[in-house]
Amino acid sequence: MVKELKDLKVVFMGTPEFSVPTLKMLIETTNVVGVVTQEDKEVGRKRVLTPSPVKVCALENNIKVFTPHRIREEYEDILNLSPDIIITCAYGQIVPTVILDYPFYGCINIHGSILPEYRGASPIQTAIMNGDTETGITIMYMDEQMDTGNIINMEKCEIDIKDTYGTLSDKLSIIGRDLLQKTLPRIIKDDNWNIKQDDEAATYTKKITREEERLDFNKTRKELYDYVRALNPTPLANIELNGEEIKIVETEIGEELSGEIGVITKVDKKYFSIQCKDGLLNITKLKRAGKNIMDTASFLNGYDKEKLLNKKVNLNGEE
RNA sequence: CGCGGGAUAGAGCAGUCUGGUAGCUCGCCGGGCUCAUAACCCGGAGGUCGUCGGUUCAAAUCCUUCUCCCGCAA
Repeated sequence: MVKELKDLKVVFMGTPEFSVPTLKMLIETTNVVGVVTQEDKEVGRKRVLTPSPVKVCALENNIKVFTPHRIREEYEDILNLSPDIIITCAYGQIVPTVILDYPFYGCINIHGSILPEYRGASPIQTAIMNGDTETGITIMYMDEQMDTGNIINMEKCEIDIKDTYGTLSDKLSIIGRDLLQKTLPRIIKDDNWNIKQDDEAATYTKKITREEERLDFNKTRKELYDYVRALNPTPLANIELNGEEIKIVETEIGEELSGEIGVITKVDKKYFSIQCKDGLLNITKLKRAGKNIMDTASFLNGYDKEKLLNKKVNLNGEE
C-alpha cells in the first residue's frame, strides 16, 4: 500500500507553537484530514477562552479540529477519519492503544531530544539545565509507554551557550519539521531504521514545578546560569528579595569569589551580583511583579541601592 | 464579575494619604577636564502626569467612566 505523499491521509496531533511548523509542512505536502489538539483554555486574568496555536493554524487552513477532553475515551471521531498515519508533536495527552493500532503506517511522534535520553515532559529545558552542548530531534513510533517506541530517524543540534528554552525550542521545531519531511517518504516505503531503544540508557524528564523556579544559590555559577536560561522565556526562574519575588530573565557568570551564599555582594551600574557556591552570578535582566522585563540597569535606576548591597536573598526552598 | 500590582520625559522610579507653577536616577545633545574612559564637572532639549467626565479659585493628587500592561491563581 504505497501512496503518493499528497494522498496520504494524515491526522496531526499537537498543541503549542512548537508543533505549528510541522503542521504547516504536512498541510502543504500531504492530505491532512484532521487535527487533534487540547481544548481551548481559559487564559489570563480575563479568563478568555483561548485556542491552542495548533488549533488556530488548523482553522486557518479549514481543517477539522478535534479537542477531546480525554482522548482515552473520545477517540471514535479520530478513527472515523480513517487516517493512514497519525503524527504527534507535543500533543499533551497519552494516546490510547486503540488509536495507536489503527493507522496502516502507524503513529509516529516527534520528540525534542536524542532518545533514549530525556524521555518525558521537558526534554528541551532539561538539556539546557544540564549544561548540555548538544541535543536533537528524534522521530519514532509510538507505543503504550511514554517515548519508548522504536526510533525512525534523528538529527542532532548544537546548543549554544546563549540558547534559552525559547530559542532552542524554535530551532528544534524547525529541525523536527524538516526531518519529518525528509523521513516521511521512507516511512511510506517502509525503508526506515526502526531501531529499538536501549531502555537501559534511558533518562527521564519531568515538568518543572513552581517551587523549582526558585534559584538555589548553593549551586555553582554555571549551574545557575544554565538553570535561568532553561526557564526562559517561561516560566522564568525567580529569587525573593526584600519580601518581593523577582523573576530572573538573564544572567552572566561573574567572578570567582567565596562568601556567604545568597548575599548581594556587588552592585555595578549594569548588574548586581549574588554569591553562589563558587563565585558571583551577575543578574543582567529581570522582571518585577506587575512590571515588564527590564535590564538590570533600568531596575537599578529606580531601586534604592541601600536595599540591595549586602542584602541576602531568601534561600527558602533550600534542601 | 477569581485575587492583586501598575500606567508621570526615550528607560526605571518618586510625588498621590495631608490638592497650590513636575522631581530623582539614567539615557540623549552641547561644552569642559583627562594620555584616556563606561569616570568626573558645567549647560541643554524632552512631559496636555493613560482616557472620559465631575468637585474646586486651583487636580498627577479627591470622585467617576473607559482602555491598556503585568504578577498570582486556573
